[in-house]
Formats: sequence, C-alpha cells, structure tokens
Amino acid sequence: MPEHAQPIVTVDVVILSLQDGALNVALVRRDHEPHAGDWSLPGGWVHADQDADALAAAYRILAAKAGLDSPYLEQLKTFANRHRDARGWSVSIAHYALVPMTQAAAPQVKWRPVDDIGSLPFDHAEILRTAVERVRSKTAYSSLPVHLMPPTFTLTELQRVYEQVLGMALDKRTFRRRIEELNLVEPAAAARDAAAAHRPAQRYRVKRRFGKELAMSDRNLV
Amino acid sequence: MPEHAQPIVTVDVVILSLQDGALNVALVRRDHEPHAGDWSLPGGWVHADQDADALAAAYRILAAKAGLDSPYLEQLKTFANRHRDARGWSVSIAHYALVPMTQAAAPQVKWRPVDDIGSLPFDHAEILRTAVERVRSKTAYSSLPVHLMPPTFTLTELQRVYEQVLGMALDKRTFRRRIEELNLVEPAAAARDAAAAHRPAQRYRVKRRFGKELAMSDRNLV
DNA sequence: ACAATAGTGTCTGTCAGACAATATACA
DNA sequence: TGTATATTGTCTGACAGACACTATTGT
Repeated sequence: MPEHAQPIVTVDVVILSLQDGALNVALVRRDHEPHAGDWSLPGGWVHADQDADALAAAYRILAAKAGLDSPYLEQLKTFANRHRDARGWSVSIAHYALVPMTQAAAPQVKWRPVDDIGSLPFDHAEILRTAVERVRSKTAYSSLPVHLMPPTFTLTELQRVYEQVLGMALDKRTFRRRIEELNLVEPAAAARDAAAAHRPAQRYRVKRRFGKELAMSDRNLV
Repeated sequence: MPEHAQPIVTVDVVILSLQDGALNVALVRRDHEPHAGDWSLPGGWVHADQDADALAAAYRILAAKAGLDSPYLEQLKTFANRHRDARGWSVSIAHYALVPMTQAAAPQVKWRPVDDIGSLPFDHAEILRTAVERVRSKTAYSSLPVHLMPPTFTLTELQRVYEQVLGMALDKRTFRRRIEELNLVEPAAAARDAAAAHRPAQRYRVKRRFGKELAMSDRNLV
C-alpha cells in the first residue's frame, strides 16, 4: 500500500444546456468550506461504497445536485495538482454533460452563459473552459449538439443550435447535406409546426441508435 | 474532509516508440504485489511531496522507471473504478508519451509491438488500447508523429512513420502538400543522405516552435 | 396575390488523389 | 548511359460554399 500521503479525489460535472439561445452552464451553491456558499460546478467525493466507477459518480452528482438526467455524459479530463485546493494535493476527475434545453433543473441550480461567467472557486473556470472547448471541437465533426435538442425538432432549429454552440453562421445547403450523410435523424410523423403564415417545417427525431452515441463525420461538418 | 473511504491514486504512462518499423510500447516488470514480476505499463503512486501535478508525476515515472525523456507527454484518460485493482476502488490517471525511435531506454525496459501484446495486469490492456487509438486519431490531423522521429529526417522517412502508425499507405503528393501547409519542418542545411546510387533526399528538422507542440490541420492529413 | 420560411437545384472554384515527368545521385 | 529514389507538375473527379429557385402555408 502507498507509503506517500494520498490525494483527495473528487468528481466535478460541467452541465451544459441551451438557455435563451446561448450555451449555459449549471452552477450550484457549495455546502461546505472552503468557498461555502459560492456558486460552483456541482461535484463531490467519490463514494467508494456506492459508485461503481467515476462515470457513475458523475451521474449520481448530476441527479442529486442538479436534479437532471443527461443523454450524453462523458469524462473530460482530470485536474490533479497540489495548488487547486488549499487543503492539499487533490484530484478532480472532471466530466461534462449535455442536457436537452427542455429539461428543467432543480430549483437550486443557476444557469449562466458560458461566455459570461464571473470567477469560480478552485480551478472551476479552467475546467469550464476546457469543457466548452471540447464541446465546440466535437460539434465541428459530430452529432454532439443533438443532445441539447428536445425530442423532436426541425432542421432549421438544429442548425441554429449548431450555430449557437459554435458561435458562427453555417450555410443551410451544406448543413442539410451533412446531416443527411450522418444518417442521424428521421422524420417524426405527423408532427408539424404550429400554424404560421409560411410553409411549415418537417419535424425530425434522432434515430434510436444515436440516443446515447455520437455520429462522427470523417470530414468537418462545417 | 471526506467522510467516505478514499480511493488509491496512481499515474500510469503508455510509452510509445517505433521499433523495427512498428509502433511499440515500453513494458517494465512490477516490483510489488499484486502481479509482482509481471510485465506492465510503468506507473506509480503520486508523490504529493515532490510532484507538482499529475503531468510531473508522469515525467518522473518516465525517467525513473524507463530512463527516457519525451518531447510529447500528455494526459490520456483516467481509469477509475472499484474493479480494476483487487485492493479496492482505485484511480489511474493514465498518460501517454511519444519517444524518438533513436532514444535508448533503460535496460529493464522491454519494447513490445502494440498490436501483439499478450495479457497485461489490471486494466493495462485497455489503457494501451485507448492510447493507441488516441495516437492514431491525432496522427490523422496533426503533426504528432514527428515526435517519433530522430533530430533530422527525410520526407519519405516521415511518410513511412505516418504509414506505420496509421497502418495504411498514403499518397506521396498529398502527404508532401499537407506537411508543407503545416509549415512544420525546415531543411537541415548541408546534411544529406549517405551516398547511394540515386538522388539523395533533403533532410529536414522540426521547426523550433513545434518542439513540444503540435501543428494541427483543419482538414484531415490523409 | 403576398409574405415568410422550408426545402431543393445547380454552378464554380478548390483540392485530394492519381499519375507522369523531371532531377540528381552513383555505378 | 542505366538505375533508383527524390521532387515537382498537372489532370480529373468530387464536393463545399454560394446563391437562386421552387414549395407550401396563412393572410
């Protein structure tokens, strides 16, 4: 067994969703010192007796601290050094989760735009930056943003979400060609937009096999 | 402080190099139980008193257990669950390192082709698989494999290394166009190939600013 | 018919891959 | 000159981006 003092191990989760047309992160108030009462990323100790692995711990934290479920949760990176927590050498196995924009969080959660965050405790600002970079990078060549969508959506709505995540305009023709190549969505029968003074859009849903997976493109989507 | 039993934290390093024209991994014999005497990935406890962060621990392990230095060492993924080590819930912050094919390892190191590994202790086979996947993936759109090269090399040699890492043939014209676009290498003056009955190749070296960095392409290299 | 958004057709410049032509060593 | 590898030129099919045209709804 180890001869050296062992580090503290925690799991933190960057929960991302769309609110008011912008990528937002879920923050919660810290229960304990240090930084008690400050808004921070939800996180917690590994519960060795109940968490099978780090991913399970992240799902537990997502549910317990934010009241959310996620169709896409994965490990981001591990932040481990002697400076990030004044209590000593500590390890945060950081994860990130995408949550559909229609899902309601627990009342203690505050959503904040990822590009307009004040300061966060520990190295949570760096963890958030890393998560947003990862999401933007994956968005460019995969179906990642569909996990931010409601159960059915139009292609125009999906394109808006890609644009909001990437922060840039996309060409309609190219975007639709790519989505078709990914073989990602199928028409959601009979459900059409509410009446409006223009042609209604076809609504789509993500094909079942991409429920928890990603469709990857070998070339860039945008 | 934590109310729950804390996991064990280790750092493991997947050290990759080219040997005999194939991607190889460095294995060492384990000192201690469990699996004492078995060949495994080099790893060890975090030394909270001397390692500033996980990356520093990986560099320490690279030097101390394999006698190597690496121009490219980064975090891979963290393997954390209750099953990987019979002693209990444990965390391995896994890293991977590329080492130039000309660098000699310590005598206790055994190089093994990554596609022909027997069984490895713990989940080291899975860690190795993940590392090789990552390297192949990054090779497709970045300059990663230059860190396997000796100080100077020809473009043909560089192409062979890309091909050996990816396991597929590349088109010469396309490859050279991409490398030029990356603005990655510069001619190594006056150093030309040994005499041979054909035109000698220009030798190149990696530009200084890519010594520890990667050049990324926005499209695929291959 | 008009307005507004959805959806599709198509042109054009760019470029990856293929392949050929030229260059430069030594024998 | 012949052989072998290096290096560069160039053709062609594919396709991303641009843009316009058609489709479909309510007013």
